[in-house]
Amino acid sequence: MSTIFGNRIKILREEKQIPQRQLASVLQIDTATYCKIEKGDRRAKREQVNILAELLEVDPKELIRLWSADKVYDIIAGEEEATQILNVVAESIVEYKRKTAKI
Amino acid sequence: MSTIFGNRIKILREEKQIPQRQLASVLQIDTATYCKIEKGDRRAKREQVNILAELLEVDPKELIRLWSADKVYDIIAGEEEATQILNVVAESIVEYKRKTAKI
DNA sequence: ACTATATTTGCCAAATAATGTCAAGACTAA
DNA sequence: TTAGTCTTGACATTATTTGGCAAATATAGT
Repeated sequence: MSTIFGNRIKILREEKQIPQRQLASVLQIDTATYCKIEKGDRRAKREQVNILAELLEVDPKELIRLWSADKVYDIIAGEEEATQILNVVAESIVEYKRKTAKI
Repeated sequence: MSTIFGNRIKILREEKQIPQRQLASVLQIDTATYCKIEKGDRRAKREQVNILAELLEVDPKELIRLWSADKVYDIIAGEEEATQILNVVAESIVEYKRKTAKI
């Protein structure tokens, strides 16, 4: 699994010198589970991302962005045309915005 | 759910004037299930996409691209920063390619 | 309107994937 | 070594996804 998110929170946590145990406690999960989140073996739940952002004192948007990126990356990583897939999605988003903007 | 893929195969199917029943039969699924795939209520399995490409006589890469795009779209559609998320992923892909190219 | 065919929808069961815990092992630092 | 932290694997639990059946709703053709 992709570790864009895990790597980031690990760095933030180490900068603040907080043990995994402590973050896991606030998230109400086992340290093993927290460890796996950093390692990319388990995915944090969306709400957990917000809690982590608060604990690590960073913009929750940043972490949500990285957390989402992991999910997207895992989907397309195995495909030949990964970049083109992103283009299709980007176009769909533009299309969607164009339509809703008319309202 | 997103319907980028479903809309495309529906158009291709109608162009060829094939009933859902017939494609469903080859895919060995219920017509109801096939219907849901076109409507975006169910996701086709990867292998089914290849079979559909053959039946509809299009490049399987095209369909895989759209099918993957649906999955990605569903992940980021709800997020504010959808476009930025794609950028993070795109960078990761570039990064990955850069590393592997050195080998 | 009647019939036949095609498509769609809702609900349930089965299959699959994800999330979490426990227990044990590995790594550091004192 | 000891204490604390981190990591891993096997397993249980839970959530999500997928497929079928039956019924409802189009869509044509007569």
